[in-house]
Amino acid sequence: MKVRTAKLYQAHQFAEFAGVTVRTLHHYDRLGLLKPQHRSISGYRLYAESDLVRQEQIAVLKFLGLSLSQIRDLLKDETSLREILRRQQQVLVEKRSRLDRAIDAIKKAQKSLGVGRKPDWESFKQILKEIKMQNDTDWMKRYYSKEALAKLEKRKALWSPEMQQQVSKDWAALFKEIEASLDEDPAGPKAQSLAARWRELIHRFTGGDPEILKGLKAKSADRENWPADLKRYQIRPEILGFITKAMKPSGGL
Amino acid sequence: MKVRTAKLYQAHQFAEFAGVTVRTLHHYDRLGLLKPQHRSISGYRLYAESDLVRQEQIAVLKFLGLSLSQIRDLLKDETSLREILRRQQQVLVEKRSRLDRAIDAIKKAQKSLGVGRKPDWESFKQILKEIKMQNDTDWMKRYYSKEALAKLEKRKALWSPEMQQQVSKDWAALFKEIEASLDEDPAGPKAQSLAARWRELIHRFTGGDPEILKGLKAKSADRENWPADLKRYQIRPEILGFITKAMKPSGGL
DNA sequence: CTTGACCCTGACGTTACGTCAGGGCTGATG
DNA sequence: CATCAGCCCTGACGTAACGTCAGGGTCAAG
Repeated sequence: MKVRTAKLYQAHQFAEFAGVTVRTLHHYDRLGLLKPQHRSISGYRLYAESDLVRQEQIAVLKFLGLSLSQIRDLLKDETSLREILRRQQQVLVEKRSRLDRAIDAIKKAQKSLGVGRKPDWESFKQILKEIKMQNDTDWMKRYYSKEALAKLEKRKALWSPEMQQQVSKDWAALFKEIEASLDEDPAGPKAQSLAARWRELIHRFTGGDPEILKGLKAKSADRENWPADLKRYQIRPEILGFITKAMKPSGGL
Repeated sequence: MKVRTAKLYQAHQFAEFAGVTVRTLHHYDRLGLLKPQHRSISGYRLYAESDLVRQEQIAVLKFLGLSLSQIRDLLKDETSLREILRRQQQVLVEKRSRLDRAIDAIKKAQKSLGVGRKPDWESFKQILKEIKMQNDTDWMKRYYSKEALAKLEKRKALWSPEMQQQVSKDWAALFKEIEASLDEDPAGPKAQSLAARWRELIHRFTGGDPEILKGLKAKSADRENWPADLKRYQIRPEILGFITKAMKPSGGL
């Protein structure tokens, strides 16, 4: 008869075992992440051993840097664990390399501060620039081949600020027009003309080089994994979908 | 006559140069971190070159992981830069080592997942335990000597869960009593009795070992730099102040 | 005069809880 | 039995650094 009367713990006891605060338990409860097995008549949360197991799983995943919503989804369906781990590892590795660079930057800044007395912002800026550059390059390497990178460097030298400005204006204009044409037939003449302009702009970037184009495609396809500071350049999904359809025949972006 | 009419930029232009969004400029403006040199009659923000310099300084410090409020303070008084850099470096190094451990944990988890099919939470927990342990140990090393750590290990083995529970209860009770006696004379009999109990509890932890006591003192003194998950054990400053005074004669905590 | 492309402020959303505030339940004690 | 300590509850606001509307001006061009 004692079988059904497994031990139950009040919030603060459970919290102590679990190494969290009572408030955290409230939080998880509200999120539906960890609901206590029982409630007393007066509404007290009563936790069982099984809750402790769950709590420990949560703790593990939190340690790995997953968000509570990710954890919730994951615990609903554990089959995705493998995939999630892979992705999370990538995320963490990137975070770490950002930290590495920041630490590196501080070291250099300290050195440049060691001799002079006043902070030399100009040189700090320079340090940052280099380190960020390295950052960008590292990241670009994921998509562009070595030759493509070299070619890009050369082309970059040819781009004046005015041209850059012009290009970004052209893109903006194109986006706007596409946006206004979203309900048209992607195979129709309007869409085709837009697609042509799109290709033209792409061509201006690649210089018609197939290596660079390949890298650009790889990079675009992996849009969701772009670093935070480039997220601002995301293209709205509707637009992307439309232009993709419109360019189908010739094999899109 | 052209001297005073330096170029002014509207929000979006400035934002583009600076590599931030307009909203970010709003934000910085409100925080008083970067107020544009001018406003047009109609209230438009107008940024000057000097604002760009400032913005770049902000960007550098942000890259180093400083918070906006830290940045604000720092830019007010640059003399503290050196110190801040040192501290920030520590912070980053610790963050990195946490990341290292998490990455390590994922790798191990993946391995243990590689053979079996279902996630083996039990072994994950084990992995975490080890890695956290390593964490704690790393961190403790800052304060405790090698010998002290060894002795602590031995003493730990003697602590039953019941004793732990008892100890934490005793501390809680003591805190509460001190709290209620905060307005008494730290040299008076009540305070002295409290101080005696305090010493007794400390003694129960150190086992009277001076090595361990030394480490404990070092650790307590550095309270502000404790890792996040132990912050819950912070002692309220009033209590700390009171007991410190009360124990003056015999040399504090 | 009407657009289109800017601008402004204000307010809510995000993440994982911490920190009250206001009010109930429970066991021990006088 | 009243009281008090020590729990418990829900609800609401605060945190960091902006993103994202919403509602409403401004300005130059056509």
